[in-house]
Amino acid sequence: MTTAERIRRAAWQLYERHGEAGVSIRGVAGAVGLSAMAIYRHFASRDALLAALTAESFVAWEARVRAIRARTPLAWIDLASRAYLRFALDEPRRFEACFELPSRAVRRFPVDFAAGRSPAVDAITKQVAAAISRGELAGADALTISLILWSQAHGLVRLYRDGRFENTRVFAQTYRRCLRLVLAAFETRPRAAERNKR
Amino acid sequence: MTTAERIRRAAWQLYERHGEAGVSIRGVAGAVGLSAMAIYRHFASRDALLAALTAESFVAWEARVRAIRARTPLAWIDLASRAYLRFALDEPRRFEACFELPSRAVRRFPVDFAAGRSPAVDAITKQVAAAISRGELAGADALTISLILWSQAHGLVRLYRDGRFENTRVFAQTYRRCLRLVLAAFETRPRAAERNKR
DNA sequence: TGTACATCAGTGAACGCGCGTTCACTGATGTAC
DNA sequence: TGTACATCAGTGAACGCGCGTTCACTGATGTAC
Repeated sequence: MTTAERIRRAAWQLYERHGEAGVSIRGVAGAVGLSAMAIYRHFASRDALLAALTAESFVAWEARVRAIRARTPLAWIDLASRAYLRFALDEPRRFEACFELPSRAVRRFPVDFAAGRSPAVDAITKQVAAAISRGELAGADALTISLILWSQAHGLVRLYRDGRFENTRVFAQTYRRCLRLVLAAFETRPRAAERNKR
Repeated sequence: MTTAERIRRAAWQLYERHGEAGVSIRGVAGAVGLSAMAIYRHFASRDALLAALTAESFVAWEARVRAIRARTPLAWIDLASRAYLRFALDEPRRFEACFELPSRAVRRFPVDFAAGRSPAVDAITKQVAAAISRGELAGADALTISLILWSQAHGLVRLYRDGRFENTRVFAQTYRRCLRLVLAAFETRPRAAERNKR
């Protein structure tokens, strides 16, 4: 294991335990068993070190998305929304590093996403587009539906992380119910919940 | 103006300009023209001072909600979603103090909201319930629909604040379109966007 | 094979900074008898 | 009316802390001729 990698791991452990403020040059150096100055041999600055943690975390998130296997686009979308929930609950710090740390290389709506510059969002949009062309989703363009699903999921997770749900169980149930309802809103074959309306 | 009020105002100005980290006891004291220790005469700690700023900000948000006037529940809900957007864009620091600062007195889903302990959420839920009993909304209970609308709005604003939209104009348009679509999902008389499906 | 030089990981001390909070105090004002 | 006492806003120095980063350096290893 290279020194740079040992530094990244130690930094990540500090981040896991104490969040961004817990990652100090001195703290990381101490954990690795080096002097503070040795860190600068491998990372230009504290910010560069944090950026490395964010990059690592994106890899973890994208791996989860790549691992999704489903028979139909709609089933894939359902699994993706669960993957987001699982990521937020199983690896909250990874989630945070991906979606909450101020990052320099943020992809912007709509241009970057339309151009497919975000692997995860691009994968979702492609599946939504496939569902649309199969006649299973309708009511808006693929990018808009993706954004609605993503921001719905994101909003719920943020509320959860800010302590606005009684407990994790209630949150997970509510999350799944809400995402089902929102996805159902764009399905052409209405589900039970939708049929109740008429 | 009492000294406590002058302290709150100075603290708020620092917060506006530099965010939470910019509110230091020394900084506030300097701005008011007092010694650092004088602050402790009026606020028990830095946290207590920040809590006062959060409370102030909630008053601002709740005033916006109280000011909404509409003929029908659906129109009211539409205006409320715009009010949230306007609040986030016009007074981003107030928005942040309400919805992003770690707060001690957070209301939790579902118990606190069902019990009406959050004036703003309670107002929305009441309008949703009214629309349901008029037969204009359906598909889920009032609290769930409120939560979906709120978390949709919240998620979009967070993405915007994290720099994930090209610019404010694009964001505001997208926000309005998304909230319309989600609300339409629960409307019993489908709008144009919904009718496109069939 | 030997030598001169470059490279590179790592060190240790120090700079200059800002932080929240404690402690012991001053001095003006109000109040009870 | 005078006096003793309590209250209260505010002060100034200090404690003890941690931070990112600069500077000048050491000592081992690799490499070209």
